[in-house]
Amino acid sequence: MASTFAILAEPNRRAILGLLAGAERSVGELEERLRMPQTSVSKHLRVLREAGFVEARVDAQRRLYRIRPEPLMEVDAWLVPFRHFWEKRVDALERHLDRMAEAKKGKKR
Amino acid sequence: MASTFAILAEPNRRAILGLLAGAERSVGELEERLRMPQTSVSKHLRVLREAGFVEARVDAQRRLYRIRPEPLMEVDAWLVPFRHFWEKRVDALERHLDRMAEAKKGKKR
DNA sequence: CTTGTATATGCTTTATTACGTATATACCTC
DNA sequence: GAGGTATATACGTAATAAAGCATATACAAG
Repeated sequence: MASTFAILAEPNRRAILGLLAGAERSVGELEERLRMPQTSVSKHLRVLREAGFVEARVDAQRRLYRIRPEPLMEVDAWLVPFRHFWEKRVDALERHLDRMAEAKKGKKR
Repeated sequence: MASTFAILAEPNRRAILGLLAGAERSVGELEERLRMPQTSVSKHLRVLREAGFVEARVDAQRRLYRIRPEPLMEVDAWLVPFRHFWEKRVDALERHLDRMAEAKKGKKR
């Protein structure tokens, strides 16, 4: 039942996700870049996989892991009620971008 | 040395922050709304306070707690490298704006 | 200054979890 | 199929942290 946040509490797991943010990577690559034992990497990947943060695809003996965004989107959504504490003028920018997107739709017809 | 995420891993603490997102509240109010023992609320508040998530102001015997945004901003910042996984809309808009800028340059010549 | 109210802290127990070590599985090459 | 490479799992141990209960501090009201 470990929550999204409990899973992100582990620094090595965040490091793994950080590496996967840029590109799909094999267990061996993660092991090497993070300088941590392979069993440890595999165990963290299992936790991340079971919680939906990553998925693997098989390439011969290797497993190539990549990000699944859903749980991170949850975190993003959880932050919503707090954003007004720091996003004063970004709101204005977003409204501006939304207006432009609308204008684009209008012109297309 | 508990990280920002480790602190958010505790569900009761997230609940406290959720309540404080809307308004400043006393310990008693939190205790009542969350239906948890006062000592528990106080202990979680201590953790949140020491990590900079909240601050208290004194009102007679009561302490009124409120959000401090900094640690949550960190979380928001941590998400940045992952946002492109789900924020297609903004990406598409940006590409569109780039194309329009290019087209304009072309026409000018 | 005594009593009640509001909040904080200390101690003990229990549960969770990360890590190391050893081992298992799977696939590839010869 | 033997040996090597890549990854996963099982088990034991140690560290961490949440919860319960008791108690302490601080202010207020009479």
